[in-house]
Amino acid sequence: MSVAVRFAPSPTGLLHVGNVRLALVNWLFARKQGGTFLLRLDDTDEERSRPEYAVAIEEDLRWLGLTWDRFARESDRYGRYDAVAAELKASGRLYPCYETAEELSLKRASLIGQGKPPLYDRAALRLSDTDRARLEAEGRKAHWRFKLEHTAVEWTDLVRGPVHFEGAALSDPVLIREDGRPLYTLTSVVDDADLAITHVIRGEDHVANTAVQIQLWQALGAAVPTFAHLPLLTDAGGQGLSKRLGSGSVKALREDEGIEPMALASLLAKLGTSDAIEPRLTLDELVAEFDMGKIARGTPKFDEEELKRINARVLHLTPFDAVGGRLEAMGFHGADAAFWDAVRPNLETLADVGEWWTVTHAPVAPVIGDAAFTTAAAGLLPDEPWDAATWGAWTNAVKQATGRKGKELFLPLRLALTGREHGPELKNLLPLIGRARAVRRLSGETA
RNA sequence: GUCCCCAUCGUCUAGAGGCCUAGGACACCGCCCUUUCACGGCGGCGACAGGGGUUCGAAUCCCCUUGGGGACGCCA
Repeated sequence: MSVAVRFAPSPTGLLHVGNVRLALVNWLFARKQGGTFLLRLDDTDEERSRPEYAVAIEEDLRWLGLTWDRFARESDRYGRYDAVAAELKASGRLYPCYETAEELSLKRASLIGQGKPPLYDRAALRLSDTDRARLEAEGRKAHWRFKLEHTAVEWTDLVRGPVHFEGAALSDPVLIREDGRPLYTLTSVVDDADLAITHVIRGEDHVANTAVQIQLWQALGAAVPTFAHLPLLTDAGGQGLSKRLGSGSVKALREDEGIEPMALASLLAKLGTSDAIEPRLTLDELVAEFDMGKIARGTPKFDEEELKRINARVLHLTPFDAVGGRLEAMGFHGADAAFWDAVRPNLETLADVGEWWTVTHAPVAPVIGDAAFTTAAAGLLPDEPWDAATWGAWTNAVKQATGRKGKELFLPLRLALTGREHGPELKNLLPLIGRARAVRRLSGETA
């Protein structure tokens, strides 16, 4: 049986790094195993699901390069869930309940107050036919719960090892709402079964769900998949990531922070594993290095500063061929390998290219400390053509003529030539600036 | 409140009873390279949460404490 995994976000918000890490791990696992990756939109929460979030999720995944082999949308499959619910009712595993949300919440509060776990008491199971008829006559609509078997549920988790749950410690889950719509516990299992998902890789917030859902798979007569529950990420302060809104979104990292897709993928593929967190330029490398067994059980911290550092290193390693098209699209017409190789060691984000493009291709106001010195230096500039050796020859001549050396020699030249204290190596930048601009800047002109 | 998981350098982790005076990566610090900065190379600093056991011997096994994360929804 070939491996099939799925990433099943609900389009109720933007993807954050925790979500996308699960998407990545599923994708890497599928590629490593030669299996398929399904993108499934779990959009049965009609109140909170939004089409624009579905679009945003697809954009985020494409940006990362996590292409999907199959696609499904739960809201297309209501008929199928109804049919399964009917089967479950017929077999007696689904039973009608009439408590209101308020009543249930009171029951829960009361149980917790008594120091007991807030399990559903199955009161509805004791309703007689006349009780139900009376409730229906009052206008009450039933919601339906799945009757769990009070036996042990066990599975071998790819991350957590052997897991054991007592059925009696779990609440019978509501599968069908009062308005007739199916809930996650049902839809997810039906889809995983129908779409032949072999490995369910999700966050550890789902471990208890897995225990009840295994009984559902069994009740449906479907093959129970293999599970892997990954620890959830926390932020740098140790707080759960899912509680954060906005700033942690992948969209914000991409659009506002200038994060490269491979920087994010490199960090998320390695964080919480025994591998060193190092930049990788292709997903193929991450696939080759991927191993579920390397994922540790502790909750790792996601630090945006660390992401930024990796982002810089990814840029430093990126060859011109991989960015030429993007530079062109960003408006840096004519940016070539010489330019890219000169500036990339100084980039933190790709947008930083703009600063050095200005230095080499647009007017810059020079910073002149000692005009006599820079004017003298200008007079020693050799004729073009210039290459990487020009800088050395020229500064040597300036050194001979003025007696200056070290910082005294180089900093004034950098300030005059670029208008700033720091920047890429001048031996690479000088030929890009060109003689005409260099002469004028050394003379104090904005050029 | 109940249940589950986790606990090693600042961070991510290796470690499955003697191989550990605890290894690696990132960060940090220093040196080198570049006759500035950054990039790069080399080196250094730096941890077994606490307390009880078990054992000839414990980071490794057991118990307790403490700390952290998660679950307990007519959300997913």
